Amino acid sequence: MNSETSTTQRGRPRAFNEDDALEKAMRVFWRYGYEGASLGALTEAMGINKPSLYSVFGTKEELFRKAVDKYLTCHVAFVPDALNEPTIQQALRKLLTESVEFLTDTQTPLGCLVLQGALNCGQGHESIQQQLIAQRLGYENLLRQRFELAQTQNDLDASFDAAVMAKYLVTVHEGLSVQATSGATKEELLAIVEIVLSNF
Amino acid sequence: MNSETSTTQRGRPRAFNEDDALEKAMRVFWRYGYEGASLGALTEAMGINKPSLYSVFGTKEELFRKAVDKYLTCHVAFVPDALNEPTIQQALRKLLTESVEFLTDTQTPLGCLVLQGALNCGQGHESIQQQLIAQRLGYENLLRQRFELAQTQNDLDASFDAAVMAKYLVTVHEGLSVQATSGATKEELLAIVEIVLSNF
DNA sequence: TTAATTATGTACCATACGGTACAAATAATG
DNA sequence: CATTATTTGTACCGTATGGTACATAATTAA
Repeated sequence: MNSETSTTQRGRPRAFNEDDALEKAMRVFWRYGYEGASLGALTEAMGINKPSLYSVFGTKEELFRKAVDKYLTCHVAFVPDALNEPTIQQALRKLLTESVEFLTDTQTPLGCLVLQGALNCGQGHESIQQQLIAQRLGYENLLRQRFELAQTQNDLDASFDAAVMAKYLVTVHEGLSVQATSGATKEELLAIVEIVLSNF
Repeated sequence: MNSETSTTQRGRPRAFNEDDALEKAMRVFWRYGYEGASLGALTEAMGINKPSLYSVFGTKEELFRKAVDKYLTCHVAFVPDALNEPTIQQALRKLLTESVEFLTDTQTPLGCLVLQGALNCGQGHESIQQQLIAQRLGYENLLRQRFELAQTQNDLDASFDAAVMAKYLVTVHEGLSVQATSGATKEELLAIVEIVLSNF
C-alpha cells in the first residue's frame, strides 16, 4: 500500500529532480507569462525534454497550475505572515515593505506571477485568467478579514470601510507589481509605500 | 505637388476607410495585447485581408504603433484636459473619476491599451514594451509638472514631494486598470478613487 | 538471463503565426 | 481600346507552437 513512498521503483530512474524542475518552470512562467513561456523555453530551463515534461507534469496548463501552487507556498508565504502582526500599522508596513523587496528582488523575476501570468493572454486561456483573478480576490478577502479583526480590537475605527480599503490595497499592490516590471527601483516603490501607509 | 491631396488617383480605389480600420485594429490590440492580437483577428476585425493591411499600415509592429497613437489622441485626450483644472483637488478628481469611467466603459475594451498592450509579451518585442513604458513615464512627468505648478501657486505645500506623488498616482492608475480588466465595477473603483483623493 | 517497467531522446504531427508572391480586378490616362 | 497604376483575394512560405509516436536505455523482479 505504500507503493508511492517506496524507495525502490521498477523502471529506469528519473534523471532530474521534480521539485527543482518545477521551480525552474515557475520562474519561466513568472518572467514571460503563461503564453509567453514556450515549451521550448520551459524544457530548456528545466533541463528535460518534452516527453519527460508531459509524463511528470501533464500539459502546459497543468504545469502552470502546479507552478502557481509552488509560487504561492514557497515565494509569497510572507503575505499571511505579515498580516499576523499585532497592529494594522505593523501588519501593513511589514506586508508592503516585504512586498516591494519581493517584487524588485534581482534573484527572481520582477513583479508577481499571479498578476503578470495571464494579464493579456489571447483567446483560449480564459480559465487560467479566471484562476489568477480568483487568487487575487482571495488576497483581497484576506485583507478585509484582517481589517475587520482590527475593528473588533478597536485598532481600526468602526467607520472604517474594510471592503473598500482591502480593494484599495490590492489595487496599489498590483500597481506596484506593474511598476516593478517597468523598471521602478526598490527605493521609489518604498517611497510610495510610505504614502499608502499614511492612509491608515 | 498636391498629388497626396488630389481627389483622383490612378489605380483601383481602396475599398475600406483607413481611419475606421485603424480604430478596429486598435480595439483588438486593446483587448488582447500586442502578441495576443493575431493578424487573423486583426484583419477580420478591420474587414480587410493581409496584403491590404501590409500595404497601408506596414508590419504588425508598425500597425501597433499607429494604433497606440490613435489611442492617445482619440481616447485618452481627457487626461491633459483634466490636469488643466485650476486646483489640484479639482484636477485629480476629474482625472481619476474620468479614468475610472474610461477603464470600465463597456463600449470599449476594459483597462488601458498602454498598460495591457505589452505587459507580459515573450522575447523579441522588447522595443514595444519599452515604448509603452516610456509612454507611462511621460504620464508620470505630466503629473509631476502639474504638482510643481501647484506648488508655485501655493495650491500645494512646498514640502510636497511632487516626484513621489506623481509615481504614486501612476501606480494607483495602473492598479485601477488591472482591476478593471479583472472584473471590478465602476462603483468599486470610484470608492478607491475617493481614498486616493484624501491624500491631497 | 529474461521479462517487465519506467524514463529518455529523436523525430515527427497538425496547427497557427507573421509575412509575401502573384494574378485578377478596378480605376485613371493616353 | 490599350496602357499604366493601385488594390484585392487567394494561395502559399518558413518558422514556431503545443503535443505525441516510437525506438532505445536503464533499472527491478522473476
